Amino acid sequence: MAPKASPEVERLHRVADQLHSAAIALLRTVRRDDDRTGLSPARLSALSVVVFAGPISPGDLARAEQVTAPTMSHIVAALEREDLVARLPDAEDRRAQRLEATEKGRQVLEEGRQRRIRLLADRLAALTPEDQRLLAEAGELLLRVLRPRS
Amino acid sequence: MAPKASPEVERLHRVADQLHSAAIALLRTVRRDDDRTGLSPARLSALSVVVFAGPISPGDLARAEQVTAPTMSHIVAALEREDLVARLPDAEDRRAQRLEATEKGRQVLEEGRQRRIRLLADRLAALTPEDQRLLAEAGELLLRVLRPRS
DNA sequence: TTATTTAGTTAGCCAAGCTAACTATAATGC
DNA sequence: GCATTATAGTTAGCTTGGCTAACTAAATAA
Repeated sequence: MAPKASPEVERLHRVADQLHSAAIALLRTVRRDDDRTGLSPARLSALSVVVFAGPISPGDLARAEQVTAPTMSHIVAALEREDLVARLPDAEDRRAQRLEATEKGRQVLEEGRQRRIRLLADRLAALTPEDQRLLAEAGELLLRVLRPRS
Repeated sequence: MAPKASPEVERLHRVADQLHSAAIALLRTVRRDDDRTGLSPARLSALSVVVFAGPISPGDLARAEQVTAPTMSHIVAALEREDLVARLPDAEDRRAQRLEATEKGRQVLEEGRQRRIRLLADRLAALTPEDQRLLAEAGELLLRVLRPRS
């Protein structure tokens, strides 16, 4: 049995637990119409990284998505086949590639993202302006503390 | 082209966008060691619903996980094979079943959950107590506004 | 009491995940 | 320079997760 944690640690864990549940609920809510993009969750997620973090190598993309290189290799092949991303040679390393979203890729992603945002915004509309401001602040804080090393 | 949205709607969409990104970043962070549960994401997620919302029927579980009944059927079969959930007959409907987590199922899930919570709490520890309180409040608000109809 | 609906499974397919093994290029060591 | 080792990416072959279609069995409605 682990030793009893300090009250501060316990409090922090309660906060973490609540945020964790909230994040799960949030993504469950927003992904409801994702199939209208015509893309599977894995492809949609990979495409969004290419759009927002690209140009990016297949290897870095695999690490970002927490999957192995072979898995990403066939997701990228599918995205390329559907003309959603393009492969460019790496100028300095002939083994490497750079992936960039095509115009179509950006468009498909953006439409899906807008649907998600709208679904979420509809729920947030039920809150008071102060509560909405509080959530805006919370989002900022979270991004700041999660982005760096993750 | 869609008509220009009102400033309030635009603000709400910005908040939604930020929360959406934060939720994605949060779950990317916490799931890093999930493989130590020995369960795939699909099974782990289904098990967590059984633990927290059980007893539950396979059909309701499929709806909660946003997958089809056949898909859930074989996830449940796997969870049962590994003695993580048990099937009980439904007293009032002999077609139906009720799924309950076993002691082992609860334990496996709880250990994984604790790992996730710790990963997140570690990040939150970098924030001031006021910011931590703000996040606690935000988590509460979000759960309140997302739980109902989703 | 027949017809329809509902709960769940089975079959058969493709995508998504893995490890192992491969090709090709880059970097290192001598 | 040349051999070794390391790195980027793919291919092969397997399991799991997702789907639709088709089925069985029980419940409900006509």
